[in-house]
Amino acid sequence: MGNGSSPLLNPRKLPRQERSIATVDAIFEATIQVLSSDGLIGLNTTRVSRRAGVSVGTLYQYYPNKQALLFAMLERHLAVLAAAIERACDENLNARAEELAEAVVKAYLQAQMAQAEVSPALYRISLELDARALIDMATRRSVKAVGAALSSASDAQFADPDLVAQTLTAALYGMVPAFCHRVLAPADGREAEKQLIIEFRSYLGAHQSEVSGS
Amino acid sequence: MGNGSSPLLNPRKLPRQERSIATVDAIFEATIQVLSSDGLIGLNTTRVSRRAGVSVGTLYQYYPNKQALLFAMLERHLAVLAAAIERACDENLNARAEELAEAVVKAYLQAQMAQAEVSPALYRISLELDARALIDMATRRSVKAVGAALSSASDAQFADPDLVAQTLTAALYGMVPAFCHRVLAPADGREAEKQLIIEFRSYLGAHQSEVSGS
Amino acid sequence: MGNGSSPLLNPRKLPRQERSIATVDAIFEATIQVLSSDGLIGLNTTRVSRRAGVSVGTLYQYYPNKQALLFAMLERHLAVLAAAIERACDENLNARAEELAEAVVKAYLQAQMAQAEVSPALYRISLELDARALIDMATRRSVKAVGAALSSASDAQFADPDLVAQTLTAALYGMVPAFCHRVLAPADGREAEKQLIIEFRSYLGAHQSEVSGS
Amino acid sequence: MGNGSSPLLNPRKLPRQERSIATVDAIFEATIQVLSSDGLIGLNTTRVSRRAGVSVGTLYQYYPNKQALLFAMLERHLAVLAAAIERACDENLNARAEELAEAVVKAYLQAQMAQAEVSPALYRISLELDARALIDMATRRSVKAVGAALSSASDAQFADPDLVAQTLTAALYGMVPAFCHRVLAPADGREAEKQLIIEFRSYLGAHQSEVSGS
DNA sequence: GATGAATGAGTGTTCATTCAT
DNA sequence: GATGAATGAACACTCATTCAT
Repeated sequence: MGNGSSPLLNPRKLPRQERSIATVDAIFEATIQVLSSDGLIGLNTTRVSRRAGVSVGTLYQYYPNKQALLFAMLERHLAVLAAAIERACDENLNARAEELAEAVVKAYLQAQMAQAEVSPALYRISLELDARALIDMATRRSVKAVGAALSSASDAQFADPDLVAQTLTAALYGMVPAFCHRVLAPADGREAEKQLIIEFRSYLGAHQSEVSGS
Repeated sequence: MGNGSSPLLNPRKLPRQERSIATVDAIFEATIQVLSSDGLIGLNTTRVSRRAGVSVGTLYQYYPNKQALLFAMLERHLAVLAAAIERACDENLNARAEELAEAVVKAYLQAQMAQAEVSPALYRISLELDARALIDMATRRSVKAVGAALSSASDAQFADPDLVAQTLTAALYGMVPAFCHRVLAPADGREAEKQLIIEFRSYLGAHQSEVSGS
Repeated sequence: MGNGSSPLLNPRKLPRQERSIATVDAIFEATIQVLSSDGLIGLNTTRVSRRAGVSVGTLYQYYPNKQALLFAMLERHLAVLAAAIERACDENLNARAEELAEAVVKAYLQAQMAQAEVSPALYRISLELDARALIDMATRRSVKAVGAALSSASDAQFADPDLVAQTLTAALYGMVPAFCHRVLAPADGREAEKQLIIEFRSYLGAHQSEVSGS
Repeated sequence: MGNGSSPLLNPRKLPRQERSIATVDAIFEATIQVLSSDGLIGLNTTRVSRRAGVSVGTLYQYYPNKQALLFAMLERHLAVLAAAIERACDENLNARAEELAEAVVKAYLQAQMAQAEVSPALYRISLELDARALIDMATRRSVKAVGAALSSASDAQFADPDLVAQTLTAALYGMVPAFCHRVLAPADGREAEKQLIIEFRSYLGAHQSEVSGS
């Protein structure tokens, strides 16, 4: 639990040939490149396959259609985000609520920034496609991890840790679009992190009741 | 003849103008309908014009191209949101910070819910098109209004009201996509509002310094 | 004969109202302007009527369709050219063949240059539409005039003046396209005229047999 | 493997290449057919592709747009004309000026007649599109060849062979439109050739100064 | 398995023409 | 007569997907 056993990251069907692996990787990488250089609108199967150095036919051998290709991108992106949050939570079990808040925010923003080139495009995909199932899975993982960490907090107790975890997760995931929409300029990244941490800490403060013997 | 007759009041032109207005309205309404029933991908000029009960050519007489049509949608949506926030701020000048937080959150969510059908699609538009200018305008309006209201708060003083206003606005505008992503199920609307208000209040609390003579 | 009684220049059906005349003129002028500023491809009835300051409907009251409008343009252009040649011939009845050649070439090129802005576009029209009848009429007028002048030449006699006239006319009318195609650069205009005169003179020389008692 | 295998000789690719070549040829041929049966106005990509027995998409795989397709037609046409003139000049180096005139006229008219079906349409293209570069290239080739041949003429010397070559080329290329305009009826073809030769010969005669030792 | 030529339904957009006012 | 809103057929062009080689 919480160790990232999503089917997405768990390669159940390992491509048997090395060539296959190389091909899939090339396509994957090419998709990201095309996505960040041409955007979602400029992405088409021909362009991706050309950039990957394979033929369209080959692309279709690994992904049944364009949608599947995009789903795979989103899937991996969400898995990375969820894993980052989970790791932050795991490392802060039994820590103080304030520390947890900070760690989670930092982990999330860092993961997001690492994929800054593509995340707007991926966000677009998630609106375009019916990606509810994918997102549900990722957020459920995050909510669960955050909830568990909150429950274990050394200095506080929460009446409804899951509700709090859900709100925090929503606020967190909501920040990406804020960046995409440029409500927050990318230059403000540092400041945004600080403010987001304050937001989380004070929100947690409003919910927690001190642990007596602390 | 003989009267000043601004072209707008010229009685001979009225029937045509009325027709034009009716047509524009029909197209506008049709676009919203198509947007919420078929999504952004399923929206095409043929479909919109058919739903509006006019010919494609007519659509193009009022909107030079598809993009302009979508821009107009987004523009109106953002204007409604910004206006709602401004009104809430105006009505809470000199109020207590907590009341302001609550009023702004409620106003925003209410405006958003009123257009719930289309707003996901509109957010997609804002990513697809280069709508930065439009969004900048709307958020600047909101940030300004919130900043002014914070500065006038009867019970508190903020070191940097604009920074706080910016963060709150970002968090607010960011919530919509969170809803779109269904991180928060729509059924949780009531609860989401409550939590968001708590978040805002406590965040403001973390930033304010008591007004001495309070 | 030879005095320009083509139906084109002869206004058999005079518009009765002054307003009508003004409107027709405005449309005509607007068409020329649009033709030279936007080219034949950029010409459409809306643009012409707007430039003429009337509505499309009005345009269609005077010209049953776009083709008719363009025909009218070509018609007038050809009539002007034919008239210029006819005048040159009339003024050189009984002159020497060399003088005639020079006068005709100069008259033609001058008329052409005066309408240089539109003539490429008009030339295009003549290729686009089935303008054979129009062109036949204009060239027949020219051939006739040139033939008559040649027959009256004071210093020479031609075995087949009509054949010579026809060849010269063809060469003359053929020069326009040469200009349009930029086989001859417009800067060479002066030189082109000189060479064309030489061509005509020597061609006439090759055909004529000296009049004995001259 | 193991062999140098330029991609052009790769036997596995040959069938595909043959298919491509056949397709391009079919499109080319279809374009000419449509051009001569429906004219430039009646030519559209659907019609061409249907006549070629391929889909529109295929057409666009070989020509990026309609304009490129038409350019290709014009290019080939002009290349054929220029080549015909060059050959005539090459074969008449050191010949007498009169013979050269005759050979060039005959070569040009023959090449033109061979493509009589399309040449009017192609001339339209050259006016519609900005084909100056294409035409410049073709005429420069012709002017150069004619100029060289004139300079080598066994019986005459020209003060400015290039100017003469340019004028002749312009007159030559200008004749086609004259045919298009039907100033010269096609039935007169034979007679036109005769007259044109006379024209050229006498024009050359007017420019040449006898070679002393002739 | 790999290739890439071929497909064709679908989309945005234009514009000559009509006709109710 | 004048107006200009409305029409809709027509066109250029795209791209996900297939399949013969």
